[in-house]
Amino acid sequence: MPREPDPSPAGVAPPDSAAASVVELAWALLDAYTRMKAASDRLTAAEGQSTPRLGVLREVAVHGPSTVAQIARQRGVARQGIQRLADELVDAGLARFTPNPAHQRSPLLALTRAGRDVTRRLLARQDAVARAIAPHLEPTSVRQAADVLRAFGELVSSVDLPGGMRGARRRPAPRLTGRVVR
Amino acid sequence: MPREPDPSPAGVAPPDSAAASVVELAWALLDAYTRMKAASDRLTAAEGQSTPRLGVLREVAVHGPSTVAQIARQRGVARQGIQRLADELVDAGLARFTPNPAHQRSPLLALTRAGRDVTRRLLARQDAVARAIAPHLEPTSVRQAADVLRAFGELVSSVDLPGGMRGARRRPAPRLTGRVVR
DNA sequence: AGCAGTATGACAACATGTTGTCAAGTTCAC
DNA sequence: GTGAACTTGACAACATGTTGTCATACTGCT
Repeated sequence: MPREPDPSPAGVAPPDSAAASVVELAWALLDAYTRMKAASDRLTAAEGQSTPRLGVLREVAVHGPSTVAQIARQRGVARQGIQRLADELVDAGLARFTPNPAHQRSPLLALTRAGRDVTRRLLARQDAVARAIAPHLEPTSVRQAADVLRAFGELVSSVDLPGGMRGARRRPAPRLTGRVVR
Repeated sequence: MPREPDPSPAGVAPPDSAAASVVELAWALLDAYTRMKAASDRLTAAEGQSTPRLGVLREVAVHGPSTVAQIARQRGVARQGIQRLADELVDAGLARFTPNPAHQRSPLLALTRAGRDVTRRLLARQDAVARAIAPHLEPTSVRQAADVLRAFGELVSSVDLPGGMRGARRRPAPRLTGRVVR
């Protein structure tokens, strides 16, 4: 949030401009996510739905009838949460479970007619927002930013600082072999 | 639907290519946020804390003793959630409420010695991650990406599509007057 | 001074994510 | 085939965010 490197609020270590820019990115990322989430909540609420529900609806609309576990894997979240959302969508008449020939215990979640309709309307609303925003951003910069975010995400996932700062054990620094992202 | 004529005078990109890059950014943003959140959860768990708790600890460490409402405003979240986190931090002995001369009902949350120590360790861990990541990213690109994220966040916040896509009422479309962000 | 409006904390209800556990279905090595 | 290992859904507990409501403290206008 403060774009200022802020000379170690708790007396950490000397400034590092490259690291500072990464921290700056992290704060910008958090803020942008929060705003995007809020906008998505507003958008979906206009159709009586929610952002997480739209995630499931869209997944099924795009990839076809899927099991709860498949959807969860695709989204990178725990399957228990998807199960709950799927049950709610079924209760709301937007989806139904259909027999899965490939797995007796794991039925396929498919959209009903109502589910397809609401999904189409929600995606249209999303598209409208993207079109409203797009003219104010340089497409090249946007694509570059997306590239940086992807690289940042992978780096952050691969860094796994040793848990034991309290133990004397000091591991050999995070090993990151990727190229520098420009 | 978008009042945007989207000038695509033969030769330029297809009508919604710019919008497509925005959608791409949105997905990259969601993914990067999810990964960063997971990394932060791991990092804070190593000190027996959590990402939301660190948010409060850092806020108080950086800005000094603050009321719950001040912290919530600063973070842009509901004060009820901060209240709960603050109570937990007090229970854990990391913070305490001190009388607020300016407001009888709204005490100041201040760090205890233990709170300062754990905050310092957590920020040091964050810094270590930033330093591990930084060499793999171009600082200029990172700063540009942060700029794009800030612009995206503000645009997304200011767009407020009319609730009634099916209602006859048609509002004058989102008014966005900002410059194009390069 | 007094009163209306706002800010704040407390409490409740809920949405959505997580982890953990368990039983039953599926897969794979042997 | 068979049995071990993995997958899956169901259920529970919890963390963290939200909104809503209420009583009280503070603020500002007249």
